Amino acid sequence: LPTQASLGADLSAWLHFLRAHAAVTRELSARLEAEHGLTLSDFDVLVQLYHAPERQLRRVDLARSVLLSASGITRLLDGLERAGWVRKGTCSADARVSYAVLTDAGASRLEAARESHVADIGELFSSRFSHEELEVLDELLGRLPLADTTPACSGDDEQAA
Amino acid sequence: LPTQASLGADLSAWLHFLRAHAAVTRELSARLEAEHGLTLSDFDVLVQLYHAPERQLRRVDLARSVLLSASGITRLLDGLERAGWVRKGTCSADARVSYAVLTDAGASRLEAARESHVADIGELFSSRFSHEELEVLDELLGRLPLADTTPACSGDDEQAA
DNA sequence: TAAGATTGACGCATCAATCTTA
DNA sequence: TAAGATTGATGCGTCAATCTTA
Repeated sequence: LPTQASLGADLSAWLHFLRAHAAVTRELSARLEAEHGLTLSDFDVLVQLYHAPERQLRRVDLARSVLLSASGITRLLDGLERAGWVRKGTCSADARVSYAVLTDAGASRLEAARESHVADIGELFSSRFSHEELEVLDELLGRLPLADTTPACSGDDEQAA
Repeated sequence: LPTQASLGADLSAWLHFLRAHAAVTRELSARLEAEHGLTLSDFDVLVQLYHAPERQLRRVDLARSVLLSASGITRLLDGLERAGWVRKGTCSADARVSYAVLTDAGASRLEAARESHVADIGELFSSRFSHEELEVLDELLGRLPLADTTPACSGDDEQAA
């Protein structure tokens, strides 16, 4: 790396950010894939569904939440549906919207993957910081553009697809 | 997003990190692509070369520096070479190694792109933090696994490809 | 007209395998 | 044997276009 001084503070911090993401993400992704057959995005989606009311979310909202495009979420959910972790649900009040519903198998899958993945996150990410530093980091990162959770359709009903 | 409290501090900070990267990266990448026809990785590589001695680096070292695989750096440089921003160079002391050499056109290109890109980084990233906070962030992120710059081949010579 | 979802074509990066040179 | 570089096959995510329903 060139001397960070010559790059300016903005660029230096940004490049650190990019490299840190690439490095941590690569290793974390490799482990999660090898041990549980899940992508980082898969895991992220499963977490969102797990904590959602009735363990379901509109596909649109899910896409916004994990910052994927509409087509991206379709393709990701295709995989999770084929695996049986997620199934489709419909909204009785608006036939356009489709839900992603976490199945029991999916919930088990997440629970199984969670422990080791969180441990990996601890090892590769959190352990580099003290508890206070982690809070600071969390707060600082939280200022960057995040997804806005939009409320779901009011007449929430579900059917198997 | 589910209440962050239910996720635990480690996972919360990590997910913030992932989202922040996705959001900032997407917008930054779109602008850089539209205005200068460069990928974020392209820009990163050009910056490394620009600050390297003689504006050249071994392809291996470049790959480590920007955290790309060997094949990744080959493909990225293919594009930059086709565009004329980079050319190949050889090492007289070891015929296995190949250099990536920044051309004058490439240097101009970087200089042209740099101003607006750094401005974009400022707008989308740095401006969310005070000067002190940015330094803290830089330091914290710098603790995560980074690339290790390895010294280059001693008998450094260069030929046009 | 617009919102949600899907599909086709494409780009970027990876791994595994191969080739050349040390 | 190993290091550096490249190529083929593949995975994930995007945009643009399309379809259905509001």
